[in-house]
Amino acid sequence: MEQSFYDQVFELVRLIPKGRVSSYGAIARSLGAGGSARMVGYAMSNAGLAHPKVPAHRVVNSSGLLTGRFHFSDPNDMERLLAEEGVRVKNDKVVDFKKLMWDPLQEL
DNA sequence: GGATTGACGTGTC
DNA sequence: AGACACGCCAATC
Repeated sequence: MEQSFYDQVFELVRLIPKGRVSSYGAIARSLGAGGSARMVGYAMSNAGLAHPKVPAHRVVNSSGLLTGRFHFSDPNDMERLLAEEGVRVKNDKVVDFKKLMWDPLQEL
């Protein structure tokens, strides 16, 4: 079975190290999707239904804003999980996002 | 199979 | 600096 774009996104998101965050666009580019950043977020909708839990809370938009927190079981979970991993969230934004930005193309 | 959608990104006003 | 608009691209209806 050919894995859909979603599956590729799931795997890549799962590779995000703890205490680190990534952006939809970066993930999309890592998959060679380029401008399909929206698909990444779209895939995340299934992330909650994915078998192994996908750390979707580590994925934010290019601004480091927790855009998808409302899609979680509980919106507070997202920033809470991030805080647990050492990621400071201020006003729904990841602090020092640029420093915590984990780009597979760069890190790998 | 065309139309709609969507957890984005970048540019412009 | 904040708000608005358009573009991308794949999955779903």
